Amino acid sequence: MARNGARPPAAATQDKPVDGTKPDEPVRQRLIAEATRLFAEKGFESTSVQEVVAAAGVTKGAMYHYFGSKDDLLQEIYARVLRLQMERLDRFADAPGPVAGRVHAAAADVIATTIENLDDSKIFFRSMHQLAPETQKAVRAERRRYHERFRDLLAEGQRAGVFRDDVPADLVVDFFFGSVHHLGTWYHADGPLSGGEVGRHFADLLLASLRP
Amino acid sequence: MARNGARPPAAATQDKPVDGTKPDEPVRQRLIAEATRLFAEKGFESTSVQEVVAAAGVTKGAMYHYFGSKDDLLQEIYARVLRLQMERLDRFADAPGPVAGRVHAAAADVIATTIENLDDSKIFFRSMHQLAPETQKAVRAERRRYHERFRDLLAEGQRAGVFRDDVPADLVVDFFFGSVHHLGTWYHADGPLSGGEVGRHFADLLLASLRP
Amino acid sequence: MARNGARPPAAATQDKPVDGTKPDEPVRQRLIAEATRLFAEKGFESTSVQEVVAAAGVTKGAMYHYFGSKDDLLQEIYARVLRLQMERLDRFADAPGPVAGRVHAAAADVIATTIENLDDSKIFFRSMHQLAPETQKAVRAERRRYHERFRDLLAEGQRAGVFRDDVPADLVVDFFFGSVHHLGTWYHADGPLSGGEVGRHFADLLLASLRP
Amino acid sequence: MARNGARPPAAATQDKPVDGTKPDEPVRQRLIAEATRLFAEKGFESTSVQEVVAAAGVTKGAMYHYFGSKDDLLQEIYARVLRLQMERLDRFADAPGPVAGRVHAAAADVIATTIENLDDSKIFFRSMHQLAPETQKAVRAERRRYHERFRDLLAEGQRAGVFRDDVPADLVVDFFFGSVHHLGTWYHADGPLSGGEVGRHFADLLLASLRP
DNA sequence: TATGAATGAGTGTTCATTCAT
DNA sequence: GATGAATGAACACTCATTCAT
Repeated sequence: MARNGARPPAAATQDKPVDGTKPDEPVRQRLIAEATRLFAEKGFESTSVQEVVAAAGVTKGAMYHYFGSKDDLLQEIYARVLRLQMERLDRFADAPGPVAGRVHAAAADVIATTIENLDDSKIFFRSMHQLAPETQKAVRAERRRYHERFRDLLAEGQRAGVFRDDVPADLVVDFFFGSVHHLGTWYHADGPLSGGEVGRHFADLLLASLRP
Repeated sequence: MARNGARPPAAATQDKPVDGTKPDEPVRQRLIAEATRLFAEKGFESTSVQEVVAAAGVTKGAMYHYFGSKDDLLQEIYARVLRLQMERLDRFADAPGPVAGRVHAAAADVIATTIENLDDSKIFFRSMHQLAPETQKAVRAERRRYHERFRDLLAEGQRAGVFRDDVPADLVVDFFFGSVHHLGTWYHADGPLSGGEVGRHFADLLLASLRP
Repeated sequence: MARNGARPPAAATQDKPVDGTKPDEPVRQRLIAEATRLFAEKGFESTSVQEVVAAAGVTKGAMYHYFGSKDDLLQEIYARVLRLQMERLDRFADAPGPVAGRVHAAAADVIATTIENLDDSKIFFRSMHQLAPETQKAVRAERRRYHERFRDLLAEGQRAGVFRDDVPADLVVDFFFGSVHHLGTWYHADGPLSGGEVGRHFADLLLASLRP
Repeated sequence: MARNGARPPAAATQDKPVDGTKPDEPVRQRLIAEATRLFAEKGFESTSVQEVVAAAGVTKGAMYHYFGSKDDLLQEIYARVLRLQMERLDRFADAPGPVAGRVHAAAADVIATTIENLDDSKIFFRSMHQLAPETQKAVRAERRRYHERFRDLLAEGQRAGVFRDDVPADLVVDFFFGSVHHLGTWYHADGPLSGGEVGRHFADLLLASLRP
């Protein structure tokens, strides 16, 4: 419990702990958190640095002390998302048991995780084109590795004969991850379904679509 | 005298161009076409009015003669997309024949059509938040009507027993249209598959996922 | 009617003629004039665009309508100076008569002309390093052509035996033009000597230093 | 001796560096040296405090410990130059022997010395206007004293009849020191002439120009 | 119908400087 | 002596939009 802090594990001034609006959380953290919220809400281009720093309760100078630029802030958000998702996929893909079960678990998990971090997801595809070309290339490369990891899992199932193989595994990945990225467009926390429920349904649909 | 036009020296001095659909509005058309291309390429916010008018070979004043604002230009793009897609869905849904076939045809068509107008699709979700709140509401309402039309088709299949009914039809729509909107992220015309082929594959997957 | 252009020195709207502070001189002209004055007074880097446009009585937008950047403004000042000086040197160097007389006339003239445009001169050497590398190279190249023109004139005198030749002509140019560039540092219009007088004295000193 | 460079992190942890002149102030020295180099290269205004301290291998706090402000740093550079030049002029002017010889020696020396400290010279005239008004006044006053010292030497020669007196001695100083200040613009160490050679040539030209 | 000069509010970014430690 | 986080004012520049012509 008491989940907080991220980069500097050595906690900072734990004196005013369970306050309403995270009072003296490290500045860097606060900046990323508020930027994520605002970028998701209004888009990267329509959010000014001024709005971000005002929301984080600091001045512009402080932001430029921690981040090289507004783009840098976006980049950090991307880096976090990519790392997190890759870690989770690895865990599910490498688990023991039959391939169908692992695909189902991984699929349901990516849905649930995306819903838990829906702001990140909204930003991801909407703002990719704002990244510097190099960064964009790096993000795409990392994304491709993720895609390939998932595809290999599907291909394993095809070779094992438990999945149909008349549709290329790559195309199935594009088919399924459309649903993942689309979540930010329609899912609302106050809707009838929890993230886990959506995950299970979508994983069921995926598995059903792959029956030979 | 009669200075006008700039880039395309051809049609510029013609008073009544005898070409395609709208005879005396080539400027308006060109503006929408170039705006669509640029908004898809660089994003709405990162594309300046100056770039749009330069690409269309006119001046700013001309743009403000035809459109009330830059937002207006975006709005027109949305209106065209919405109209087109609704028309096509209506046609397929109202066709005769068993429901499974109609769903397959409609699904394959929306994929192929989206690929044919990939720039529109890229703009659609990426720039929705730039529309004025009222416009945004209108677009969402129209989008919902489209969604409901498709959902009703699925529900018809569920009632007929040809589709599984343990997954809400609404959720299936969100599942499938994720794949549609995601096309802009990965599809390239010079890839191995044509729009029609992707459409058929995706429609197959959808139908398979719905088997009871 | 009364089209009142911009660039052309052909005066604009001569209706309010001999007023105090040049009332409605073309905006572009006014910007260059005020920029020259301010850059000479406080330096290029220490003069803000805001100060320039305020002095010219326009807004920033207007400045950026006429000039691509603050650097561009500086560049235009350089271009004007270079053009003017080269023209005058050409005229004196190509005149008929003995070489000593032509050198004396050209030397006296460059002094007098520099004093007449002392602000340009102050800016020239003080702010050269602020120009974009390419522009800087172009300015230096043009400056070198000027230098060489003058050197050739001196070399002509050396070959004719009227100037000493134990000092390289190039070095004499560097020697003499130091005095020219230094004018901005010490000359004041309200001092005891006119520009013409300084010119004659300096030309005398140059000629005397060259006696064989 | 024991030139103690700048960059190397080595000397950083030494508490009592046992090197050259000022034993316990290597940081201060390094700051002045790097500031001189950078101000000459890119101009005072275009050089940030951050760049200076990075080049000197210290942090901003350290700089503000030794100098009151960035302007202070510039001021110190001026003070050093002024002191050095005045000392040398005094030495040459007060030497025994005929006045023409002393003028020649002083002139040749100021050229050579300036070339040896070309960065100082570049800064001198280019950045004078950045000094605080009071400091600027003080620098000008000191400069004037230098000027007058040199002028008196020339006047002594005029009274002795060895120099022409139809050109005011003050004006001759302005004439000659133009060449001195201009050195920073054209002289390069890898050119054909050494500082001493340029000094001799320029002193020759000066003396020749003064022949009655 | 169309131009293009001009606006004015806003943008991201820089930077000399301060201060608690 | 020295650090480095943080400030706050200034900076060059952009851009959608207007309007007289």
